[in-house]
Amino acid sequence: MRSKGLTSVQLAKLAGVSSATISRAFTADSLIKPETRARILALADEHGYRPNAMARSLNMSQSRLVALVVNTVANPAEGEGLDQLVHRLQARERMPLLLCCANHEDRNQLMRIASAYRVDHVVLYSDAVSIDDATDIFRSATLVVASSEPLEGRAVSDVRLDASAATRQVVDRLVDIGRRHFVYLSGRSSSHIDKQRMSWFSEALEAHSLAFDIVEHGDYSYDSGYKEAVLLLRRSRPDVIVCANDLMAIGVKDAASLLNIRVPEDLAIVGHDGVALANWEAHSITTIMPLEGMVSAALAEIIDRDPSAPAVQRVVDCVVRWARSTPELPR
Amino acid sequence: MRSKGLTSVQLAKLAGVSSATISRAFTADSLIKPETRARILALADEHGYRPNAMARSLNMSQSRLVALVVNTVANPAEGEGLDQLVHRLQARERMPLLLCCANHEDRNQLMRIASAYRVDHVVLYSDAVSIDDATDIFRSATLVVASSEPLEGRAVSDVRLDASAATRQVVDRLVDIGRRHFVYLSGRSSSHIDKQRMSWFSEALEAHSLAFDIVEHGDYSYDSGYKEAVLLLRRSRPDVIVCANDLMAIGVKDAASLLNIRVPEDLAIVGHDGVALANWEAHSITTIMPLEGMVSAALAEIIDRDPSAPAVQRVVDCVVRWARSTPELPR
DNA sequence: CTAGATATTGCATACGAATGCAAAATAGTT
DNA sequence: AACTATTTTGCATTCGTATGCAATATCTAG
Repeated sequence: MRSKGLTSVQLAKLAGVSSATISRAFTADSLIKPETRARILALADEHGYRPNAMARSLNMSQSRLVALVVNTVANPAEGEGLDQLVHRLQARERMPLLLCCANHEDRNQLMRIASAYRVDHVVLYSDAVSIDDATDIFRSATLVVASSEPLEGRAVSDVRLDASAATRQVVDRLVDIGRRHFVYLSGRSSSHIDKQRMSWFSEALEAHSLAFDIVEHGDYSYDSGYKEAVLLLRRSRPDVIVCANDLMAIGVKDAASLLNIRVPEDLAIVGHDGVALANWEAHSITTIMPLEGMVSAALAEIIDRDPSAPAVQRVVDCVVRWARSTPELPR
Repeated sequence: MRSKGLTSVQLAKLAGVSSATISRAFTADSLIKPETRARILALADEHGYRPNAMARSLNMSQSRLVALVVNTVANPAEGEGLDQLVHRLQARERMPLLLCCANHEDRNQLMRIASAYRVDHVVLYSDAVSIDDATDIFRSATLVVASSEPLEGRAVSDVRLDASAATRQVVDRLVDIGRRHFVYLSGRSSSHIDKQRMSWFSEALEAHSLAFDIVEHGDYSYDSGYKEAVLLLRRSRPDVIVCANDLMAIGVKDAASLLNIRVPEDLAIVGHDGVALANWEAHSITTIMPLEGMVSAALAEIIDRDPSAPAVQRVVDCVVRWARSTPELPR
């Protein structure tokens, strides 16, 4: 029959009460007789009634919508993190609006459309969007930044990765076992997180009075890792390649295998992000990553806070997930 | 300063017109003097005004929201398809609401929350949710099904895969070159798509008076493919393993390599879905898949139709993406 | 310059739910 | 029973935009 959705007034009529009472039945800690509420909720359930979130949002200026701004969900690095976050939001009865920026010529236009829905929060999970643009467009929403663009005093809540210790740990071990020729393969050198990762590595190298031999540029894709590595390994022989993400690291490993370069004996490979597939048998890439779910936990927690509370900045430390793309410690 | 978002009335005051005129400036083909519209749009842009989508939706009973019901976005099989679809929706100024069901104990509850936002369309991209439940919960929305649950006369728009021809093509070639011992590795045997895939394969085998030697059960994950294959290959020697998805196929390939079974010489492996990583150098899995983007194109097209138009059913034929996990044709 | 046709605009109301305030119902007290 | 204290409910308004209808402005032609 597809009844086009009851309204509170119609349900009120059925229940023999006023629409105000219906509303109160659906509002926690409101002044309503428990039996009345029970009766209404039962009736609502029977008729499939749910308060119209549009009307409710309009009235309360609170939508319970969260805009998730990501590059793409096709990529496991974003997908895995996003999935965690979505689950956490859903558990709190928040609805995620998904904005995929990657193949969209005008990201700001996309954000403008989303802002019309008066989202309560915006999670910037992408380096491809500027914090200032987002702040400007989502004026009335609370911005939570999980990209790596420097905050520079902006009063914005944010979750930031710190991989300096983890990176040092990796470099120390590799230098210990005699590696000296490091290459860094960047994803998009304009990206903040990429810059950070590179600079953490150079700092770690500097502690040993070393530096990168070479820096190559990929585009975060498996194919680019593969291609760049083939070119590079045909003309030189680094003993470590550090990649801006795991996908490129996997590409590098496959290229090495094509060229009969042994991993990790001749070449150690290190990735970033800790995507599940980096840990698959066939890949087994050592990677630098936040502890499982830490970022999304922090984000969800921030979103749960009182929106009027001052912005908070969290730092999530990265850990190393050792795998077979780097040599074991000699005993 | 974070002006909390202008309203049409406030902007009207600034522009020296009534709020009705503001509204008309933002409505295509409405009766308004072009210069007035231009003036208002400029002013709106200057002040960052956008019509409140909540109010608009409430008034028009049309939200331009589309609920995307998926299992998870962590998995490339879903992520890649979803990404395509999201881009197509965004290009049409539709906003996707993301519902991830996988780790959510009560999927229906999730859908109920989403339905409160009066989404215009629901795309069921997941086998984990029943069509009837979804129809029941999203009463006033148009359901578009991309799962494989049988429609059985339900008046619902739907995009359905047909892999029978592609599957026959694969089986014919493998039988031609002498393969006789086929194993099917299912993901979740209760899933409709899994059943279909298996039955397409048995039909293709029957044409040669063959049948599956064995059916094993995984859970769609790389690890389950790996584990099941190790167990299986230690006790028997099939020459073809067909997997319900690519991830398990990759796991199977890695297991084979662990056990020194040559792929494709001793064992051919076939996957399903056509995820990008199945085509990576290290994996190179032959896979049965819809033509790139076909499913999301069909979905987007359906969503674009007049909602009062009768439901349509589309069939998307699958193709084979040959790779190195199956032998070349002998010349 | 004016009547009539047409192009623009404003007014008033509707969409569905939340909530302050007042009215009604109930409980508690003497 | 009468009256107060308290709980529960209803009334009326509000949120911001869209739109039918009426009012006004602009244009055309005579």
